[in-house]
Amino acid sequence: MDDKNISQAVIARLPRYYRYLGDLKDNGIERISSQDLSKLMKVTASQIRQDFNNFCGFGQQGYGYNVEYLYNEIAKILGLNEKHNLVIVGAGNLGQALANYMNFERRGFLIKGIFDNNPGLCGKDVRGIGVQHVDKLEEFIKKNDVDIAVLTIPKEGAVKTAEVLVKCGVKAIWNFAHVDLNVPDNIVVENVHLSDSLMKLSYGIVNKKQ
Amino acid sequence: MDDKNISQAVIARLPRYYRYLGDLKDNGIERISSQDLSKLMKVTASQIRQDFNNFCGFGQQGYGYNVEYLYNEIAKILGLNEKHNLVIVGAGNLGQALANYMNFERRGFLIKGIFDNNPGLCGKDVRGIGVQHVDKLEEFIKKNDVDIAVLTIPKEGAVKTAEVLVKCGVKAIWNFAHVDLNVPDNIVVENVHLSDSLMKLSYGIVNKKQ
DNA sequence: AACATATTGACAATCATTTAACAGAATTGT
DNA sequence: ACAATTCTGTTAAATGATTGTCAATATGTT
Repeated sequence: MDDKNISQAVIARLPRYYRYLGDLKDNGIERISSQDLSKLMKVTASQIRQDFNNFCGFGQQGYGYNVEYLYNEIAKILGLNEKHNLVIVGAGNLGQALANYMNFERRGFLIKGIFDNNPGLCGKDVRGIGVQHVDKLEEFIKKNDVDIAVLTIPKEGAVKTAEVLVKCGVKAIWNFAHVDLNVPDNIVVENVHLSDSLMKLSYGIVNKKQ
Repeated sequence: MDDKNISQAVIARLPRYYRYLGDLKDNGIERISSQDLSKLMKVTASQIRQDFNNFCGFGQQGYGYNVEYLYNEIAKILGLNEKHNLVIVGAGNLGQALANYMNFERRGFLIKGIFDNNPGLCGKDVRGIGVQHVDKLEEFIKKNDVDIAVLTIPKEGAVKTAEVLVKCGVKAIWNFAHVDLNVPDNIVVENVHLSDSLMKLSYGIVNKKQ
């Protein structure tokens, strides 16, 4: 992997490319040009070519890009060819909703355990997985080779819990708590701040061009 | 409102400022300089000043920014001083989780109705709100002055449903379906593509600096 | 009241991203 | 087999975002 420093803007666009290429593949399309893809996705063809070239040229002059090949290459770049074990920390509504959402499993994100600090929830079954008490988190993570923790607890305990997770050895935290975590540089944090998103939407309504 | 064109990058940062200012306010802090805020939030002081200046100068030389005033001004910019009525379309796990999450209501986002096309779910009670069949969506939206629809249905029906919602007169769609909606320019769409987020996280793990 | 200090707003400089342009390679059609 | 066409990869230009600097202005101190 020539792992220079690819800009975050490019990385953030890859999942969308991946989605469109998957659709094309499912429709039996074998090849596509940057121009046609640009029309489909409503971005410039130049950006598409520029983006893919960060990963040393998947296309061919006069032909375009092979859909299936490109699809698979992007999967590799995104690490979707590897399996990831994950635990959900926080078995509230959101935690349970994520656990019940099957599609992540199909992409290789395997839910190994669900944890909560509320004894009332422990033992409850969520899609065949029993909710355990957070006391057992550390042992479980080590034993089950977990690399991703999904943090779906209220913001009050999130920073502390994140620190525990890091100590247990997780490599990445998918953070749904509405707070900035404080973890070492080598830990990957991906934030999903739903209320931020809703506020942006609200801004859009109020400041509509019309 | 001098409503020039403020960059999306700035808007995207406002909710985070708002969160930090709220915390400061709750801790009884009355004023803060861009420098102190920069240390707290780990962004440059220059960016903070630049950002706030898009909205014509909330600060004062030699003093800094008044926390409460700034907090309230950002709320206004984000439209949080206005109430928004919303409906949730899709009463699956995610739809129910969002309905159960009280905090949005505190910010003025009032859940007026929940809809699903599955007759089996209709009548089910979610936090005091009965799930209705989508047939009743149009009438309900008009009668209840709904301006935001939360779209939590599988991607297959999402594009069609979004078109219906637009016809019914919603101003904005908070889209959790994993597909790009096709709506007129004056309709605000805020996407929350959870699998995209998870893929970015996966990229981070695989291409870790370490 | 005068001086030292703090701190913004504005502008300039740097850095990053996006778009445009085009040479050159592969494909297609005749 | 040759010419016309289609496209990419690459380089250059344009645009946009972030950071650094500093004069101007307020506050705080003596």
